[in-house]
Amino acid sequence: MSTSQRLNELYERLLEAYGPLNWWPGDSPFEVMVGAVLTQNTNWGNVEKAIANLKEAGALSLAAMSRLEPARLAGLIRPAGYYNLKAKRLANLLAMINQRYEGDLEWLFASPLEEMRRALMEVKGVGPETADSICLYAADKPVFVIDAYTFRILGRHGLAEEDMGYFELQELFMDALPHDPAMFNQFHAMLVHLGKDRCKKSNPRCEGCPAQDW
DNA sequence: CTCCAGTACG
DNA sequence: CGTACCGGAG
Repeated sequence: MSTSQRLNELYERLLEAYGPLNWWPGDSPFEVMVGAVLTQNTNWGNVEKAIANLKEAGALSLAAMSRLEPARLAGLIRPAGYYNLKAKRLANLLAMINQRYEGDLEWLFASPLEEMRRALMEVKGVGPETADSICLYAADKPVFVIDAYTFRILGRHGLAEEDMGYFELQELFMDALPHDPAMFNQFHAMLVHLGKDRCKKSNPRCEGCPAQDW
């Protein structure tokens, strides 16, 4: 079976097992974008606490967050860990949008995928996964997000080599699947769910896994 | 490869 | 207690 066929089969299996997941949690595109930075190497539960703090402080908008003192922002996002680093990364991101897009999120999100992606990647602290997460989940653009779960799951099933990079793995998916944001969203969401639920780093639960014998 | 750094869970 | 967490930069 070809790689493309295998990926499509995995999608069908996961959809059968999990159904529609309706990702990414967030009340607004701005909140989704902020969440993408805060969740870098961090448990989502901790990110939710940080976002709750930002909401309470009325800081969950581009204009409001841009006006915060760095130390104040860091204090609010403390529960997400790496708070000094992430406060700086958020500030870098907001500065880019304020400068290049005149503080207009709609403008950034309405620009073509490749342009938006490049603009995000130029921000210090925004790498490929964070940029793609923002493009897909905040701006609804057709790009497949690769993460540690995807590497682990595909590695364990012989579809990803040890030395494979982010873009190589992304190509695998983008070449095999229709470029549909809703489908990419659902697929990645299910991979994350599978990674948490079954394909854990240690003690994976393979019995009864939707991807068993895949 | 190391640092960043708080939280939850076994 | 150790491990892991929807990574990225130096």
